[in-house]
Amino acid sequence: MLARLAKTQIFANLDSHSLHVIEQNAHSKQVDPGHCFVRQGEPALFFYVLKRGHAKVTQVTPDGHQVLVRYIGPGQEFGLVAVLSGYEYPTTVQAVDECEVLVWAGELLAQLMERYPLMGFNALRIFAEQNQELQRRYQELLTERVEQRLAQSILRLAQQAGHRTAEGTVIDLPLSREDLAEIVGTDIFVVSRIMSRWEQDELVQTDRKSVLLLQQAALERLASPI
Amino acid sequence: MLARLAKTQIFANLDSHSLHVIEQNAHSKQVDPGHCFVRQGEPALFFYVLKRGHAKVTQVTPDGHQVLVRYIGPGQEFGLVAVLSGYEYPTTVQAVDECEVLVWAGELLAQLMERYPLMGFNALRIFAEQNQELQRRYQELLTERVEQRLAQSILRLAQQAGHRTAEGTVIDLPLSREDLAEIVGTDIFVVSRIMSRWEQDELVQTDRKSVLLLQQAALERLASPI
DNA sequence: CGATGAATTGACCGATGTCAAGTGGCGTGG
DNA sequence: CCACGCCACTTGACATCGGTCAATTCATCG
Repeated sequence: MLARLAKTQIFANLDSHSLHVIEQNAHSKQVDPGHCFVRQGEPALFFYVLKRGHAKVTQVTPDGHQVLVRYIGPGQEFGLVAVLSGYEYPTTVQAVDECEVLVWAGELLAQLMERYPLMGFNALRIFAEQNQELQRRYQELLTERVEQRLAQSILRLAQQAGHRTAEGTVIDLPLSREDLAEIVGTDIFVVSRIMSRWEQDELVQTDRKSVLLLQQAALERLASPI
Repeated sequence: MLARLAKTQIFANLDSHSLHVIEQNAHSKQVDPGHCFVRQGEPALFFYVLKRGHAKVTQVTPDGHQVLVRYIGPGQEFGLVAVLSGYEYPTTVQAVDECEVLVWAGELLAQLMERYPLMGFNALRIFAEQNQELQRRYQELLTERVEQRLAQSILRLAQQAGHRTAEGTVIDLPLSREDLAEIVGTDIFVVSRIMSRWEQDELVQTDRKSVLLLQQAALERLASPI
């Protein structure tokens, strides 16, 4: 149990005594697919670490467009920024799997961070990484075409939530055309056309529950803008 | 002198004794327009705080596109992420004005942060803000048209580097069409067309050294996607 | 076996990227 | 002080991508 906590980003490198204290202050919670952990605009009262399953982070723009920001996997936290500095959650986080989370009250988290400065360092590292990741994607968005971005997004998902099989890498997430469209910033029709072509060319294979990358190398070629 | 340091984001809320120690460890440097403080890809050895002037942060993508990430003004830092966690600077930072910076060696910064935990907190806040800002722009990019993004970018620049005059807000930065194109992710032709139209409609007025917003309200209407 | 929602496909059009030609302003050197 | 050349910018024509809508097919679940 503690071993698992030690593998999370935010509690990395803490000694087992500290982890014990931290864990005693947490609540564990099981959540069904489709259920929302936090909703955009609600007051940020809790901080979460995902123990099991996957969640998707979405945001609705002022004009009603939905954007899929990222997927969260085991060991990753969410709600940190909001709890530390904001009043409201900036995003909605929804379970896509059967999930299990650890939950801390926001005030408690501030106390823990004061008590264990290492957590502050970890938080810094998390933010720094997220910043770089976001920056990279921002740049992609500025300079690349939909097809390239789609290839890159799928490869990224494969890297963070895929597992290798004999035929290729499988992404065990229910990625609808709509989801993909919200990731790359287009509509379902454009995504559908591109995916159809890729399926025809036997680069990928999709069903309602997963995506199978048959020719990862070819996708990488599409993703890289050379 | 110390008062100025106290107004920077990273050294905010530190007591004057700490600021004194911190300042004694810094070097001050004058830099001419066009000169680069740091270059993308070089080892991240120094951390900077801009005392006077403005600098632009750019990044070159693997395929050679240049992206203008943001402008930096007095009191803002740069190089923090790179020095703390990275090996190389991820961006190039170039003076657009006559600039003055304070410089610290990277290792020194780590020591200072250990000694003054408040700096860690400040860094967290800076990253959190940058994250939210980047996220907001990422979302814009995903869902909005070039004209909207251009309006928003100009309004943002006005907010962070503009000053009010009788005729309207003036942005005292040499914003070429190329710069604007790199900010919104398009080419100079599209920018040129839009700006020409805006000048014709007397929304803005530009020359080589500045941009004048004549009808900010109209720009805000263009920027908001309703 | 129908009903429902997701996905596909085609047609169309507007936004934007691309290229070529021309204009204007600014600095430099004669 | 003028002429030239350079560079940023403008403008037009055109090609292409991608967004929008309508019609249809497909898959899944009662």
